[in-house]
Amino acid sequence: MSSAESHPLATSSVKAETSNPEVRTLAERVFQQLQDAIVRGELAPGSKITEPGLSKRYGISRGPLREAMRRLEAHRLIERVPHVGARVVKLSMKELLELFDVREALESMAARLAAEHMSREEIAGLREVLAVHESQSDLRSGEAYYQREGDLDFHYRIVLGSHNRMLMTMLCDDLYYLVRLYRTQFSASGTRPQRAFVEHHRIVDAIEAGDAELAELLMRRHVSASRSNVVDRYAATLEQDTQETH
Amino acid sequence: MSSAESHPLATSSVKAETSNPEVRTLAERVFQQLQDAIVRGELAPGSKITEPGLSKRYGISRGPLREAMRRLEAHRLIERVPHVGARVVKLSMKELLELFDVREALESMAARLAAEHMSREEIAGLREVLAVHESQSDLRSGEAYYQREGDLDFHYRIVLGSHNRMLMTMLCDDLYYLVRLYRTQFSASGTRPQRAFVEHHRIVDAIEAGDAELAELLMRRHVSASRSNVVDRYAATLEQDTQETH
DNA sequence: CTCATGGCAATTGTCGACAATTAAATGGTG
DNA sequence: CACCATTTAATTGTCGACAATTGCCATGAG
Repeated sequence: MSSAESHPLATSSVKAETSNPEVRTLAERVFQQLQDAIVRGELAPGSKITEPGLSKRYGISRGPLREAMRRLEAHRLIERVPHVGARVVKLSMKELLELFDVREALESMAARLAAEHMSREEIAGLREVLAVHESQSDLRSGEAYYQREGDLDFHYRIVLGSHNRMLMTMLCDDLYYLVRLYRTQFSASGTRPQRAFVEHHRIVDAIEAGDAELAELLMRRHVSASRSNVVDRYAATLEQDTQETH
Repeated sequence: MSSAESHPLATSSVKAETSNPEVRTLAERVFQQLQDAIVRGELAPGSKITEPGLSKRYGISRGPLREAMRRLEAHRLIERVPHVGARVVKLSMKELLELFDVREALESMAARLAAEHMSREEIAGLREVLAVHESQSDLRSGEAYYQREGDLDFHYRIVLGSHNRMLMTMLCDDLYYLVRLYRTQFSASGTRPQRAFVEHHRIVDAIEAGDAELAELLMRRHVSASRSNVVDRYAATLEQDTQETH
């Protein structure tokens, strides 16, 4: 379950996987479909989802559907109340900041372990991701979508480089979907790209040098800076709102 | 879901909750029962569990049972293979060390946040736990069970003190059950108690002083030392085994 | 007009039965 | 005797129906 090579996000290949024959069970398929629909924003955050509705929409019975929903609940993508119903999670600012704190803790650890365990090939692949990342940024500095997916791909590979399966599951299978959900929910277009590029490069340098402590520190700062950026933008939004109400 | 006040471990009250009327749904009940059975070792690690078997044993149909199993899978307490079956998770040494790395990352963050956010009452409660912890240690320094539960209770309260719900869920709802499972699986009797006591006190001191950085550092060392201790004991076990085979 | 109460519709929880897949048992063959 | 194919039993996956609980809405009393 949730093995390293089954991650659908690898190398920015994010698709629906609607009828992948490799996925054998109905519950598994509908789980992935729902996960994708939520992350893409097709199912609005906070909206209520009913079992008969989804059952009809996806053409399956409620049995496998409920299992899929239980998995979504465990991944924190929906919230359920017994005998009442389920609704798509809606990240508040508080929860978003909590998410950043957890990311800071886990990803800095991942960077440390990556510096200790990553192979030459993995590091080469990481540099390649950075190169693609930059070229895309040159071409379409305004288009944030690919950029952001590329950013997540970078973080993704470092987590894989930690060679810690538990870390991989927590970050790649759980948190990164929440991160993507946040990006659609807050329509957070990619910002501070140049600075992020530089930080990414520094982190790879540290990993390549095998400097675990430095890699950890840099990743910690990188995530922390990203968090600060979100806070600033949010504060600016609030200020703008108060001006509009005048 | 999984709110802070619903945690069954609070203040060392670890019981079965077999027929708690507050838990309304069958799936919920059997989930908790199974979780408890696995953590206590009643369901042996690595043993296969079949749906008809459990269905008969707990007197429920396979519907809710499967949902409970899906939740157990998400909590990493069982491993499932489609069309094949499920078995209780069996922690290898590698996975145990992975668990420690994740704990180090998350709990050090928790300590940092606890130093920033814990209230006076929470800190007082924390000191109380330490006092109980020590008195028990005086009385029965050999009996490791209560001691260990007390240790987990200490860590538990610090996580709650972080006031970060995501952290709480990850640590208290997921990882700590794995920690308890490991303790039964490896029959890890409490070790290095004195040193742990001192470390616990230092951490509380840092939290009370509001020194977030120090609290984080101390917690990180504390978990790291615990990890090293496990590694040493494991190495000793291996050495002993090789001697026995001569 | 407001609020309480009772019934009603819809949704969730649970169950037993059937279909599909897997792993083991059995028997045949080189 | 070993090896492979086929059958067979058991388990998992899926479905539709029934029971239980919830929230809504209408009706009526104050």
